[in-house]
Amino acid sequence: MTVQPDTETTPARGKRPKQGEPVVDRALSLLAVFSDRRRALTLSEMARYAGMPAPTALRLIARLVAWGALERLDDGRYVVGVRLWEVASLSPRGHGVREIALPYLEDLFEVTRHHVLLAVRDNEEAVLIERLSSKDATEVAYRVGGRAPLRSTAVGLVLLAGADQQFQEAILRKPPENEPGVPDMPEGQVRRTLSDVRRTGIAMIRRSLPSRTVSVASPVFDAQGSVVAALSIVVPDGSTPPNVLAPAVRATARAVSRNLGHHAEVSPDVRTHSQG
Amino acid sequence: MTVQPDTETTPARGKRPKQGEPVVDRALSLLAVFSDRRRALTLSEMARYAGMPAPTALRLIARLVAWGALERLDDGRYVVGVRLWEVASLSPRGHGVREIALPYLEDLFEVTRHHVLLAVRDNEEAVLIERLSSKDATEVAYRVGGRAPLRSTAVGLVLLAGADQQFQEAILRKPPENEPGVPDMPEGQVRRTLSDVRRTGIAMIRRSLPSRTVSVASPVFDAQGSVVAALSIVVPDGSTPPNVLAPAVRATARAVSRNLGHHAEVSPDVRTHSQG
DNA sequence: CAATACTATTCCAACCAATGAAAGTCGGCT
DNA sequence: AGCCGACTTTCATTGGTTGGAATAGTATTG
Repeated sequence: MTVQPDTETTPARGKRPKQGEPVVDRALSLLAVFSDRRRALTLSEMARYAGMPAPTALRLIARLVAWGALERLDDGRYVVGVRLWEVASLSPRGHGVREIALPYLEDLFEVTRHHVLLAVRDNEEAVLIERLSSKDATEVAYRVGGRAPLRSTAVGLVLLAGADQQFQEAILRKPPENEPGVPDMPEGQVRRTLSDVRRTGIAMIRRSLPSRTVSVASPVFDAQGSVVAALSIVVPDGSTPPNVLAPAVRATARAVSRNLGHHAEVSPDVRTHSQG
Repeated sequence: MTVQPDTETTPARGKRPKQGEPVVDRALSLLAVFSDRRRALTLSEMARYAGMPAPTALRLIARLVAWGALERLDDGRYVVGVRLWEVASLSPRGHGVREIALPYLEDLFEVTRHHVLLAVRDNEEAVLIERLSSKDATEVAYRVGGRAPLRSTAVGLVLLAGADQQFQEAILRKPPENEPGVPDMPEGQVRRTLSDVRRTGIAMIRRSLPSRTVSVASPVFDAQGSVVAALSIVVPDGSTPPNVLAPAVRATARAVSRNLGHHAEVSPDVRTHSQG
């Protein structure tokens, strides 16, 4: 044997090749490995996806489980825990708006019996906060907790139109992402559309791909007059005409806004008259 | 001057009195400071409630904000972020059951126009996963994301009745907590009630305090036959008689169970016959 | 307007919690 | 029995973490 027996002492313990990421970030990255498709994961899967050695993952996961951010199933796999959900339910832009909006969404849903959506903007995407759907009714669209592009969805356009100018420009500068099923608009048309949305309080999008549908969305304002959410209805193309839906959607959105403390002006583009 | 000038060197930097809590735990404790009443907090508030020095809190909060677990408002305060809500929406026992149950809850709500609740058990309490309420209708009860006691609520009794024997005993051994507005039952009566709940699939509770209401709850089973949630309806006392509500609640709960892959047996307490 | 009180942020040297290779354990499969 | 994969425990090393102190910013008060 060419192996050196050396001594009884452990050869090379604690020899970290090198690292350098805050522990908190690592812990959070362990939460981030979960997704719509990955709702229950084993230790080794989590370690692999999060890019860290199993022992490290185990140690961090143990803390997360102890707190309730994760739960362990009988088969040893981990899932997101109720405790995390509980804290998350305090998110003003998550459950916050939802809580206030829900009764109004229900009314709209009950009358129309079509998908009713509520979304907020997170960075460059829309996040679906709520979706009411009759169990029998129409096709699927987006999942609650899921994300949707800003430029090619009705809620996205409403949120984009309500964002600050600087952000809008940044988005518009980016090349379109060619969302399948939605005709992508050239930049100029997007600008005109956003302007229309601001003026009319309504965005409309036709998509063909998951199925032929029409979405009509309207902005929800907070007390400061900022657009905090977008409310929309999704109907099969050809069922109810959009111009019939628009007033209902707009009225519902305004009702929610009012409950958020927003005092609607006569119309945003009429204010300039008062300057004369 | 009795003060020792000593040298120019910094006197006593980095002199930690001592500590010893995992960083992850500290970060999580910063999430835990949020509550129904505290949805937006300043740095110093968070540091105070979490019991740590401001610089430490700031450093950890910075990581949480970077990831999206927290968001910073214009006024400098922090709130729970949408990203956290997004991950939490993957919680099987949180949004998971909710997603499946919602259409059925809506049906029940639409027919009755009374509060419809969905709850799961987390440790020794019930956590409210969903609540449908008409905006005009009745008084408030519990908040979505909030907690309710097991022994003195209808959903709680259902969840307790469906828990494993060992856990039930542990709860029963504890002295009752004297929930105001609910007549507290002696241990024997609780046992009988739990037995009844298992047999009939219905729990019923009258409370007087937030207002005079009757709650009727029924268990939701998963594919393995475990009770994973409780579904209930809350009506003003004296409106609809409970025995009229029970079938509707039970039917809704069974519909949800079926969608979770549960194959209902004829009746749990009849199975013994097949042994003959 | 200075003084006071508070919160937020930056700095940094000491140090302890975090680290991960290695080894041990468990369970399944051949 | 032997192999393989996932999970868990151990432990010497060390770099990320720590919090007092200093600084900057903000609101309140005399």
